[in-house]
Amino acid sequence: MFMITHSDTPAKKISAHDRILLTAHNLFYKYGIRATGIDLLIKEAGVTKTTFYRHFPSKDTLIIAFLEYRHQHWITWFNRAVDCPNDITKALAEWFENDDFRGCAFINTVGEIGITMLEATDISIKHKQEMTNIIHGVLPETDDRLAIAKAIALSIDGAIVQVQREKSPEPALQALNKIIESLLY
Amino acid sequence: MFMITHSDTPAKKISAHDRILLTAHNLFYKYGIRATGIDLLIKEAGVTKTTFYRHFPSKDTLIIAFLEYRHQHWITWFNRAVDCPNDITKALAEWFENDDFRGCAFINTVGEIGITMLEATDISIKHKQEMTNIIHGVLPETDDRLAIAKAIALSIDGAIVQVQREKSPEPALQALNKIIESLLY
DNA sequence: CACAACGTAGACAGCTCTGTCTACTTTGAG
DNA sequence: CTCAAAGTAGACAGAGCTGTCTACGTTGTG
Repeated sequence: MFMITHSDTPAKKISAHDRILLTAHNLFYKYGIRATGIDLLIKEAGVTKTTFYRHFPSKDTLIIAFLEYRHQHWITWFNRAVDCPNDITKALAEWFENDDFRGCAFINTVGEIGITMLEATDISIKHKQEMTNIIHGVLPETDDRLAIAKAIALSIDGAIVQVQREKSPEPALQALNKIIESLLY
Repeated sequence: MFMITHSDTPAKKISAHDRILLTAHNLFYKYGIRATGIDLLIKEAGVTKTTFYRHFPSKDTLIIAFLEYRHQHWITWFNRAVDCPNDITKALAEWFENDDFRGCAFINTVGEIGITMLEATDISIKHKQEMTNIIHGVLPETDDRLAIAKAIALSIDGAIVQVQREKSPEPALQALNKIIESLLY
């Protein structure tokens, strides 16, 4: 299950730092980075500007923290969800059907600010590399195992952006399944 | 060859309308839509604000015009470049190697403003549909011809975003080739 | 020639953006 | 208890954003 539920009645236990990070995650992921202003962000997180800038000296710092957090969260989930090749589309189907699904945070971020914030691109490359590693780990041990893992990873990116456009996950999942089966058998 | 060369010494023949549109295309595609302000745009296009708003009553109008223009331009190029399945990666290789390559304008736009500007998503869906049609038209007439076309289209999206991240086109092209060959043979 | 369309030039309004600053309060650990 | 860290509250600066407005000049076509 793929949820980040900083509920709107935030448990007091959550520190200001974490409330900022979770709120940033939700807003950046949903609306984009440039579209999310600091004023809205702190209002939603329930902190003041002083507190915000104490924890994150600039918006860029927060963007990096957002990406690192998302990376860790997503990879942990994917790693747990995938144990064999068949799990790949199953796991993705679960993700795609989530109401909050808005594509891949890394693809979106590279598209939005990749040219002005090179570090964002670096994190995205790392993220996809780790995703590829996980896929590689569950493939049968053939000669072209690595090439197949890379091809599947590439197709997953394609499926993600297609579902993001068209909302309905089924066509993309069918196409992805066809590709994976063609590659494996 | 995939170039849009509104040169910096714009031939006087080009109308203000077209200079605005070409400049918008270059800036939107390179830096993103929200990152591109009207003041910079009109300066680069060499027109005044009055002229700009006479031709495009709002920035949103210009965004739509940009997407329609890009769509027409890209599809025309792709249609001419692709005559058989082998042409697909050849054509894409040519595009990816272009210095101005910054991914797919439609993927980027959906990621950036898809949730706030539904018309942008509509145009993007139409764009990918037409790309899929072209692919479909050059495939051998098998039973699963349409499914293969859709799978290739999905993989192309994956290749585009990968090259956008990693700059070097070769790995994505290799993966794409492997997928296409697995699907066809 | 007349007139509409197209163009230049630039001030301005109203808003939002990131980031800084002052002044005061709460809280937790040594 | 003490003191530093973390918090509240909100004004403010300086910039950029989209879009409007007035006033005037050019040009091509019926």
